Amino acid sequence: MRIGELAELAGTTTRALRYYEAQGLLPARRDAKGYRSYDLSDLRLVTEIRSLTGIGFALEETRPFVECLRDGHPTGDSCPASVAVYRRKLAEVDDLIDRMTAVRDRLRDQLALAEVPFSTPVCATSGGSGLEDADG
Amino acid sequence: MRIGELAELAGTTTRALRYYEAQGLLPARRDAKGYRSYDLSDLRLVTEIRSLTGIGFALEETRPFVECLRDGHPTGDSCPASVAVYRRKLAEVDDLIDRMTAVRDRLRDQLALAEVPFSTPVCATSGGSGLEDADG
DNA sequence: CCTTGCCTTGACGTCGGCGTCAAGGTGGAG
DNA sequence: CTCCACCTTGACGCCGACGTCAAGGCAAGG
Repeated sequence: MRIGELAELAGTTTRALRYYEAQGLLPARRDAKGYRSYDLSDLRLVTEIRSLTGIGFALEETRPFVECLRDGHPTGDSCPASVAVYRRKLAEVDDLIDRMTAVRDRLRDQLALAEVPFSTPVCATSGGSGLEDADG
Repeated sequence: MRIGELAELAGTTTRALRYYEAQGLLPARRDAKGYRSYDLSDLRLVTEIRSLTGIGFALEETRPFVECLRDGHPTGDSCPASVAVYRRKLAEVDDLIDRMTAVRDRLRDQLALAEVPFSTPVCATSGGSGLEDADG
């Protein structure tokens, strides 16, 4: 198949596919007319790339998975390098979740504090919550 | 004070402060020499900007907080527009946490599945764990 | 023959939040 | 007078993953 068809099957664009090729992730044969020529194994590569980038992997991080597939392994994560990326990524995501959770908690608190004055705009809750002079 | 001092007090750079000014977030007076001149209320603005961007707010999203402070309110979130941003941001963060959690769970599963073949490379665990032929 | 549609390469644009360099002004210390 | 540190404006660089436009080739259909 040609690049347009592959792009449509993979749910992406021809530009993205050429970009993957430029990054060395998706090598392409050429037909007599000089057009890029792909088969189903290439669709498989693109699917792997897309599903990984779709959950937050950088393109570079998909490389071990793609090379694993190109080496004939049944899945992209059948190789140690891929598993290593899994582990790094899992640690990153865990950390990110922790930080986002902390942010969420702070946002909830701040939101609760900031909403009160609008529901009771007249009565000040007596002077001194400990926030008036935070810096120095 | 001048821009270098403000930058140091706020823990940032002169370049960042000029950028904030260019975005209309941090207006600056000028002294006789044409130098930007700031006071403690400006430090307050920069502190507000930094604490918000530090937890993931885009610069544009800090605008209501900064304008709220400049309008003489005691805190950046004393205004309805700021509270509205809080709410939007909280929803975004909640959603982000959900998605990241889903990603984490998928990563854990995939990692568990991918690690097994390396821990038992020789003895197949009797034919049929459901992974040998996942696709087609 | 002309249009249409697919393909090619090349190259610049996008977004955010600055970093970094260039070229020059200003005032104080030695 | 020179050096130094601070300031000014202007403008290009960066990162990632492409979008978009330009200019052109190749084949099929009316």
